[in-house]
Amino acid sequence: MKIPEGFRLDLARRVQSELARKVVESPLGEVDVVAGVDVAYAGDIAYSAAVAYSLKRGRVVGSACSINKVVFPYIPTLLSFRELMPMVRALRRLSTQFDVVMIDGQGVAHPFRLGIAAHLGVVLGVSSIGVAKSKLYGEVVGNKLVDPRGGVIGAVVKCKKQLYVSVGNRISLDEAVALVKSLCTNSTMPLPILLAHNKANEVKAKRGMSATFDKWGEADCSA
DNA sequence: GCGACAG
DNA sequence: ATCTTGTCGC
Ligand SMILES: [Mg+2]
Repeated sequence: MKIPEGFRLDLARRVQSELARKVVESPLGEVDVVAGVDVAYAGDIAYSAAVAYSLKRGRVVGSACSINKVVFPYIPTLLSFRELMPMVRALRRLSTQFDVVMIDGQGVAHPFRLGIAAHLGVVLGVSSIGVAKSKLYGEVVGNKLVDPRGGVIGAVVKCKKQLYVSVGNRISLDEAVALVKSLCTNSTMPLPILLAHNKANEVKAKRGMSATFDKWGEADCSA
């Protein structure tokens, strides 16, 4: 996958900077349903899945998926241009409502303060948390991620392995960290993301490389 | 120019 | 992320 012709990095940065101003970092309050989203790939096809997990009921209460054409390569700091649409489409197919969504990637711990979790949160107007397996930006100071330009932009959380947690949108860092810790599993990622990760791979395995895409590059995941 | 570099 | 089988350990 090559960078689309006409792509302007300066415009992309402008969009990121503008949307970053819309990020809200404040307490969310009580949380019941936590959604998780992730994407798997096979060639230039992206298989995304969203899973909703209820903390009160202690079980999965919903799930959905979407199949999309990949339209952008993986480039650090520009992950949204590759995975955001597949994630949004999987989430919109979730009939279940959720209080917050955990995403495999950075929240505001991004050079332009708009990692994919923050981007999705602002675009959909929902609460979101960024949970990454490795660091993209920031300096680790104790168990915090600090922006060289000033301010705390995330936290280092120890589940099975080290995780970098950052606010996506409409939640506090403390709440985000507490939520991730409460959902840590025997695997690297917290339960909602792990379930979404597995479902995305199941969809890829079951569907293989066959799909009919509409003019927006999406194919049926249910049929 | 060099080092860093989510998935 | 993906490419890839068996093998070691609980
Ligand atoms: Mg992922």
